[in-house]
This record gives sequence, structure tokens and C-alpha cells, in this order.
Amino acid sequence: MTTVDEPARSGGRLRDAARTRAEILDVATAEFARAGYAGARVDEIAARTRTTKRMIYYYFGGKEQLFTAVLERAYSVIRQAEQELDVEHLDPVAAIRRLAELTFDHHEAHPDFIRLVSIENIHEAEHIAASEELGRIGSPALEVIRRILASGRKAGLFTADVDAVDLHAMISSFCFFRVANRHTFGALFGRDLVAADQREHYRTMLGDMVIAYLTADRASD
Amino acid sequence: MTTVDEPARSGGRLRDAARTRAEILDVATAEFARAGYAGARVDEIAARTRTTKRMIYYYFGGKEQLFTAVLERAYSVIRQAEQELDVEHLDPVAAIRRLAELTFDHHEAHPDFIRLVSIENIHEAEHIAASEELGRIGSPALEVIRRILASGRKAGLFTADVDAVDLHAMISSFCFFRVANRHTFGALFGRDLVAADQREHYRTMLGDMVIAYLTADRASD
DNA sequence: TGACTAACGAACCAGTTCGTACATTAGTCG
DNA sequence: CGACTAATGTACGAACTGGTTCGTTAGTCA
Repeated sequence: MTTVDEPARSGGRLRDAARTRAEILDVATAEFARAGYAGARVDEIAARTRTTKRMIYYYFGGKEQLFTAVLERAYSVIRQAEQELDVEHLDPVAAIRRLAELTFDHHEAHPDFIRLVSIENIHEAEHIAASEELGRIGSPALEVIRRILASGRKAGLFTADVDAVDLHAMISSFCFFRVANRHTFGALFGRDLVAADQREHYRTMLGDMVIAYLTADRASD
Repeated sequence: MTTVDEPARSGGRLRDAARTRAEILDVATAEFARAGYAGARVDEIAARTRTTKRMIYYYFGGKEQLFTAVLERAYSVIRQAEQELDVEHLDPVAAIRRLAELTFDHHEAHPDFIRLVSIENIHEAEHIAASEELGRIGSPALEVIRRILASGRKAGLFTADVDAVDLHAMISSFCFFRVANRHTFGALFGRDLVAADQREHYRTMLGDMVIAYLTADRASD
């Protein structure tokens, strides 16, 4: 990650490894998200930085490793957000709805992250596979879901016997699709899924969908 | 080998514009889906064809237009599949479930198409925007959904007052995510969403979800 | 202070990539 | 048949791109 120990000096140092590294990562994130892995230009990233291309190779080794570092930092952000989830004081139904809404909000707030994930999937997650860090991180949200599901089942509120990972996939799929595919969807169906005045509508729709699924009377099958 | 150089072609003509064009499109589809727009190599496409790069420029004009042509054909395939939808003889609940399942099946059967859509979204649907053909096609599935929703509401089966486009987005999001993000999801959560032995599970889950949403008692909100 | 190292910059290079100029041939039609 | 056009193949090049070589400077510490 970018957190190399901050040198004691504070003022605008000319030479500041941590700052340079972080700036490269910021610019690289935007560039990769903009143009995809192959479309991203190392020269372009360097040009938008206060440093030079030499430094990218000095700190990261190459384009491939730079992209991996970008992914690592992007995932660490979402992991951190998930760690701050505080919904378990709510009743199970409200907790799940709140969790879904927070996932919804996070996707909307981080379109670059969504693009990076799309790009990484085009490349069959090879960078995640190559990263030690990304390989062993779990999802804090998953644990939260697990606990809410357990208590909801215990209270007889949730009829569906869903697995936490599957529920996470269900919630994520809606949030992800809305942001990731907004361009083709908009072009083909003439509807902007991310329009500001539709936000509450889709947020509610997601919650309704998840709760309906969890509380449905499955006997009618 | 078997066919070194056959001067006198039997059935297949030596010069066949339609065939050459189609072969280029086939190979280009695979190549773009494999590596993304920028990552795809025109030389590579040419090499895998029985013709040369010259022909790609002769028939399509350039890489950009070739990709647009690839998208146009890919979308025409799904449009055609949707036109063969035959679910309206079923009762509304069964019809929606069947429609969802067919969408599910189509996504699973056409991973290259999913990748192309992901790629096109990275490029903000600029090729769809540039295509006259793609701009004015509607979705046959949308009309089907509209009719089923209307009859379901009329029969008092569907409590939710959903819009057809939104329901289409809901169904698509789950199907799309499962295929498009299977690599990162698998790497991060250790679960293969496209594993053969999980297929029925997710297919059922999708149907349950959609039906639960449509038939839920929204009064409890 | 002066040597030593981390951090940095400019210029360069070798391989690649899209695109094209030029030459040629198969098929068709009067 | 012979001219004419659609279709095709070869070879090449200008621009670009990831990566490197070589040299410089700021900061640190003995």
C-alpha cells in the first residue's frame, strides 16, 4: 500500500517517497479506469504526475505491478468502508436493508473502482491472483451478513435459507450493474440508471427486492 | 498437411466477400472479447483469419469500425433470441420466471457477448452511440415483460408497481454480474458463480428473487 | 563536513501497432 | 474472348510504447 512511514519532516519536501508513490497511484487509478489496462499509457500517467516515468518503474517495477498496486489500494478502501458498517443494532430486516443501501451508496460513490473491477475481470483476475495481499483478504461485510442472517432466521423473520456469499452477490450485482453498465443500458433503453432523480427509486427497489426475497413464503413454489 | 494448396476450389469460392467478412467478424469478436478494445491486435485478428489485414481495412475501414460491427452483430444475436421468446401462454408468475431463466441461460451461453458489453461500457458506449443500427433497435424482451406485467397486475398477482425497464435491469444485473464478475468474485470469495453444479441453484435463486419482489406485500414498508 | 544512499530526471531504445501504397488476380459481363 | 471491377496479398513505414541507461541531487549520518 501507499503507507510508507511518513518522514518526520512536514513541509513540502522536494523528495518525498511516500507522496510521490501516492500521487502515482492516484493518477494511475484514474488512467486505468479511464482507458482499461491496455489502453492506459504509462507515459500519460507520468505526465500527469509531478514526477517522471522513471519513478513509476523505480517504485512499482512495471505497468503490470502498477495496476496490481492500484487494485490493492482500491480494494483496501472498500474493505475499510465495510469495517465501519454499523447495522447490527437494527432488527434483521432493517439491518439488511441498511446494508444493501450502504453497498448501493458505495458503488455510486466509487465509479472508478467499479471500472477497475470490470477491467480486472476482462483480464480474468490475473492481477488479483498475482497479489499476495488481495488473495488473503476476506470481506468484513460478509461476516456482518452472516450474523444478520443468523439472527433473522432465529427470529423467524427470514424464510429463505440463503448463504451469506450468495446474498452478497445478489446485492452487489444490482449495485454493480447499475453503475458499470449505465452507458450501454442508457444508449439502448434510453434510461440513465444513475440519474440523480432516480437514485432513491433504485435504492428502495434494491432494498425491497432483497427483503422480499428473504421474507417470501417459499412454500408457494 | 491435408490441404496445402488447392487451386480449384470445390464448393467454397476462392473469393467470397460475404464469407471473408463473416470470418473477420468471428475472429474479431473473440479477439476483442479476449483482450479488450485497446488490447486487441489487428494483426492478430488478421493472422487468425484465412485472409489478411488488408481485408479488414478494405471491409471495415479501421479498428474502431470493426469493433462497432462486432457489437452490432453481437446485439443482433440477442435480439433474435429475444424475438423467439414464447412465454406468454403461461400464467404471469410462471412467465416471468421462465423469462428470467431464459435470460440467465443466454448470459451463461454467451460469455463473449458479456465481455464485449463490459468493454463497451469502459468506453462509455461510444461505439453504440456511433452506430445507426444500434441506436434505433429496441428490445423485444422489453415488450414481453410489459405485457406480462400488465396481465399480472390485472390478475392481482403482482403487488409491485414496477416498470418493465427496471425489471429488465433487475433480471439482467444478476445474470450479468454472475458471468462478468466471476473471476474477481471467485478470487476474492473463493466461490465460482459459474460452476456447473451451482447452475440450478442460481437459476432458481434468480427466479425466486424476481417473483418474491413482484408478489411481496409492500404494505409492511 | 564529507561520504554515502535514496530519490529523481532526461534522453534514449528496441519492439510493436495501426494503417497504407502498390501490385495482382478471380470473376463477370458486354 | 477481353475489358473491367471487386477482391486480395505483400511489404513497408511512421508513430507510439513500455522499459532502460546514465547521470544528478537532496538528505542523512558517521
